[in-house]
Amino acid sequence: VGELSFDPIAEAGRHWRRHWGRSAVPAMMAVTSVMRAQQLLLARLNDALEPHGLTFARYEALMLLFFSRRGSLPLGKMGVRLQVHPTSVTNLIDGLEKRGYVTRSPHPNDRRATLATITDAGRATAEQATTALNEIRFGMGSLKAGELDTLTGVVRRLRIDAGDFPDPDG
Amino acid sequence: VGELSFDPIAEAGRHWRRHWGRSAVPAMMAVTSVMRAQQLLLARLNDALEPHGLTFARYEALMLLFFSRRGSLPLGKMGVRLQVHPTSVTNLIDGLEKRGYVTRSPHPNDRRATLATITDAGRATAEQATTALNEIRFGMGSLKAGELDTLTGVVRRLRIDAGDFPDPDG
DNA sequence: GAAGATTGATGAATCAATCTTT
DNA sequence: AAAGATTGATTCATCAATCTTC
Repeated sequence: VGELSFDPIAEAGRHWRRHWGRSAVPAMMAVTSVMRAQQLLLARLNDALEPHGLTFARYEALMLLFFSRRGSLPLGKMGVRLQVHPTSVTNLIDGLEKRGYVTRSPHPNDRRATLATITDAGRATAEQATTALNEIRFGMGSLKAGELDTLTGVVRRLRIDAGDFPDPDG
Repeated sequence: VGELSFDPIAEAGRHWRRHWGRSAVPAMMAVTSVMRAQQLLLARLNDALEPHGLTFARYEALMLLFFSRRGSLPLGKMGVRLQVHPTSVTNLIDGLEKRGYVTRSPHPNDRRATLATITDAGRATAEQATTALNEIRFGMGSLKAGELDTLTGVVRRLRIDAGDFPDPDG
């Protein structure tokens, strides 16, 4: 992937305005920005996590168990929390189990369900990986806390709007 | 993917603060927000584009040709503009070509290079797909123009910071 | 019948290796 | 040797279908 000598998003905005007027421009630029930001951030996070045998998706699943009360959760519950499909949970847990960060066990009360439990090695890796992410400021570069909160706030509006979770002020 | 009864990002923020103090919390929440926003937006955009035989990635490639001066670009140049790897450009153009939106032709001056050219059908689809995206406000829901610009602005800082393009205020 | 999880198949994205042209 | 593009292999995510248990 080569170097760019101008802002491609601003450039696209100019083209857009010329062809379709100004009304759609802010939304189009915002979407493109989010897509590009995600691409940049994911690459940085995965680079930092790779030495620990993790991808960002696996890291999120591991942290969910790390913070859970008993260190274990049913796979279905993890899917809802992470907002991914059941198949993805199976794959994520497969990856974590293969590396010894998690074990599978049958659910004591519901024999349909499977429980994922974080191991000691998983806890140690979770701590180390978090340190690694902190060292790169989660990929957010030189952005100040205020800017980060702004970002989180705007996206929160978007998520409520999508029915991601009920509006607490609603 | 089921329903959630609280904000999982805010919840994660509380756990984080308890274990690692407050310094990392804003960055962690911002990253998670961007990831979730991208997931939501991409799903909406792809739903709207699917009737037109497009994914968002293919849409971006098609619009790049749509706005290009001659309606054609070398594949390498497209990769730099879209910030994707050469293999991805090959795959994207394969998809667009299969649907008759683009044709391949040899570069007149450089026999190593391939030129992608948008067809009339491609131009018509580009217009229709853009109308479809406008109708859903590019997936940005009820966000106001000011909020969209805020989002674009913060991400712009992040992108400059990543060396995505040179800082114009340098 | 519905919930929970897994398997096998498909689509998208990157990587390494290859081939041609410069 | 380096640039431009493609092929084949790997990874990841989702989808449809299946199997067990509720």
